[in-house]
Amino acid sequence: MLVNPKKRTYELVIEQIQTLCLENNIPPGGRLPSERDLASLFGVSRNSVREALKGLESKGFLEIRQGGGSFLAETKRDILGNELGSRIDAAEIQYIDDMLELRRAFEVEAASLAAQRATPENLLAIREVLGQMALAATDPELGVQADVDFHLHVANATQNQLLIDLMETLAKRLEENIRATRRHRFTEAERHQETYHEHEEIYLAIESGNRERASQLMNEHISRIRSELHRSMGLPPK
Amino acid sequence: MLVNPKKRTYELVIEQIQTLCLENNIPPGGRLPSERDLASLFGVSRNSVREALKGLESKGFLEIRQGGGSFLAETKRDILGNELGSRIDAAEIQYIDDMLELRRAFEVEAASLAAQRATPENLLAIREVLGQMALAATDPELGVQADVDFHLHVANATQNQLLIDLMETLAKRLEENIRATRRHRFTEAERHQETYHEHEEIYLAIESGNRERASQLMNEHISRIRSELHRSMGLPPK
DNA sequence: CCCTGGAAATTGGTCCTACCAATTAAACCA
DNA sequence: TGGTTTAATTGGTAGGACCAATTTCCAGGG
Repeated sequence: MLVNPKKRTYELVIEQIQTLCLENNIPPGGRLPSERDLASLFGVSRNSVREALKGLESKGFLEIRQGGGSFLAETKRDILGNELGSRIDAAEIQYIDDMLELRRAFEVEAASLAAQRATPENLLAIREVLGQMALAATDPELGVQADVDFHLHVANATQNQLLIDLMETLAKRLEENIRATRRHRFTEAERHQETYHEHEEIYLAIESGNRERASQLMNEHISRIRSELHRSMGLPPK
Repeated sequence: MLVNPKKRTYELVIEQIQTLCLENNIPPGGRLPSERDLASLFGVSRNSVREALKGLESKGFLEIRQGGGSFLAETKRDILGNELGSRIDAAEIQYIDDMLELRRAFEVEAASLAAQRATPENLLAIREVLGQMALAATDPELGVQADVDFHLHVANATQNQLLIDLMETLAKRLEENIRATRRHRFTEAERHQETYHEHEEIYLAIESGNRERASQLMNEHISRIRSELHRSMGLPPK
């Protein structure tokens, strides 16, 4: 079994709480079991449960009231990381589109900031990912991972801890989004080369410290993904 | 424990840790006393110390290594140059600054999308908030709430559920951020009028469906807050 | 003298139990 | 029936114990 021995208990508890919320279909504003119940349920100490709840609270996923209990945030149930979003039906297109808008919002700014502040280590990390991306022409899943890593490393290069944290929080959704859009992009083979080139251009802009070009290229990158998605779905471009 | 019953213990511990870092002049990357020492030093349980350290870690102020200890974060960028600012104060400013960058990222895009899609209901809600903002000249806290609500309603007007959820998730941090920046902005009275005018202009751009002007005004709004923050802190504008 | 390997001390991670404080639900009386 | 009091529930804090990772230090060998 492939386990990460470095994972802390409270991190495992966070995942179990997320699963619990989904399986029991706890609505926004709904109350979670008490800390003592969660502890005995998961077979961990109340300490670890409290650390997990504290972490979830700090991310705005739930609210803890002394004497009252822990309550899911009003609109946040969906963002608690559900895995079942891999299926793509017509209803999910809107979701993919929303995610692309969200990505445009902070990835464009991230590219700009990265061009300002990327360290040699940041640039090296991005270059390595580009290498993996080039090698991933035959392996779609490898390409998705490299794509995700590229955008995560760009976020890292901003040196903005909040933005980095947010990006990691959204990493699963980002991966999901990239996988979904790639399914539509890569019907033809040469799309691979184009996509690689887009990422390479963004990297070069960041490396040269040209923040305006970096943000513009990222903006066009997102726009291109979006228009291709719409075209392949027979939707009007927005 | 005999203390202020309003604040949680771990919050008090956070302040005491900050004070400790100042008095002992702990450098970036420097190590803090062990959890046990801090607990006995402050007269609290190790639990509370751990909660405090955990909170500081989540904000990026320090790093916790099992078996190693707790280490102050390395300053990622040159905020130094001002000897009056303490290390922790610098970290707080960094946090405020990071939040402003994050806000620029998706509030600018949100303003643009809002200009495209705002419904009459959305516009009405924003107008009402503007009214509250105008009345809040004498009540700082009321002004903060109205300011927060303004930006939340702009996000609502995007019709992008992911963006709306994200904004609500970040609402607490947004409120903290606005409160912190207003502390520096509103040393003079006429700042109130200017701030109101900025928000009003953004609203008018959204109402008229001018997405470019809306995003540009929002961008300038954030830039102005940021430059004023830096000026009041004696930092170089970026 | 260095350095290398491993034992011992240090330190964060987790668990347990107990009690305090705030909230909620139930019981009670008018 | 309605409001108040009481009890049960739940989160907050304390303190002790042990585990796991890291660091420190020292003896032994080069």
